[in-house]
Amino acid sequence: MRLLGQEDKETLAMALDHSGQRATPQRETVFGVLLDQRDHPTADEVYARTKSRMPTISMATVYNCLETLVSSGLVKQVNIEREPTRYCPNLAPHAHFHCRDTGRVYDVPVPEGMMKDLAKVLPGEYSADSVELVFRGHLAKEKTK
Amino acid sequence: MRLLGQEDKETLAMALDHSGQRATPQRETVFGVLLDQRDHPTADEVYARTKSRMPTISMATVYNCLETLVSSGLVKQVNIEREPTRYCPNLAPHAHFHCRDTGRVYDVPVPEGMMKDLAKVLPGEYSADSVELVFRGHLAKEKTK
DNA sequence: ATTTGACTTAGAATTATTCTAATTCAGTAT
DNA sequence: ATACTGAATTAGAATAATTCTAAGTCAAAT
Ligand SMILES: [Mn+2]
Ligand SMILES: [Mn+2]
Ligand SMILES: [Zn+2]
Ligand SMILES: [Zn+2]
Repeated sequence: MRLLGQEDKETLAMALDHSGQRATPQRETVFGVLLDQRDHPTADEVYARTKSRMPTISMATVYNCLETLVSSGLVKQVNIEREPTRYCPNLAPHAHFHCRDTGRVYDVPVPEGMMKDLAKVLPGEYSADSVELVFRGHLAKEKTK
Repeated sequence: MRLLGQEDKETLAMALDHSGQRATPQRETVFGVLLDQRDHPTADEVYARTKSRMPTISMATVYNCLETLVSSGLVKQVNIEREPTRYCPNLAPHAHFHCRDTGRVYDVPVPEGMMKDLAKVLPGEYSADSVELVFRGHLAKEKTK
């Protein structure tokens, strides 16, 4: 467990302020949880991890904080097939890989500009502001843990 | 409303048989509903449309039929952001466009082989058996109905 | 110090989907 | 033809992630 660094705290404060919201201990802790372990946790998992750092936090607050972070643009929601929503603090354009064996979700870096280029397949009348690319399959040798 | 053509019925029977399941009036009707109006309906919508052709069908059966069709490979599920699952009988590799204004989902044809090529961004240890590409944004002039 | 509105919280409500258990049905065996 | 068997259908209950509600807490601003 590592607390939010000064830099991350700045980023958070800026982004929250920019979207008219306040920095709070709960929001900082939840954000720290996401930055600390980038395995695309669900709200439940975020709750468990946050609770170990801030035992009084509630599930409702975790949902509220996650929503706040998403609306401020610092965190992205990742939805995979009806499963509980996962949360990803990786702001770089990237794809996701969903392992059918373990259910884990991995970030997949993509070449600079590729995500944007994908939108070129769209006919003229469509204008996309987000592009989502998800692979599903298996890992050769599963990362243990 | 148009009933299942002989050709579609064959396709259905083959695919069901291949996955060890039977062709039934309910399954044929649900499949027909999907083929008839390719707007990625939700289970609720499929239920309403099917009910008008077969008033005695139940919601449970619609879910069962949809699951059967998916498991037989004739229909794909399309999940967009926590919304109810949608169903798509378009078997060609294609992308989806989700309109933020109307919530409607459109098929987007992609160049031959492109979906497969996307998997080339994956590091060696990943092996993908499915690739999903979803755009989100707006349509210049919304298709009226 | 008071006020104000944002934030947090526990628990209730919602809702798409899945499950359960009881029929109905179609095909096969007798 | 009749009986048997497992698959398919059905109504309704159960589930579970998320959202909502309403009451309390808190911190900045007056
Ligand atoms: Mn795996
Ligand atoms: Mn639109
Ligand atoms: Zn990610
Ligand atoms: Zn489609």
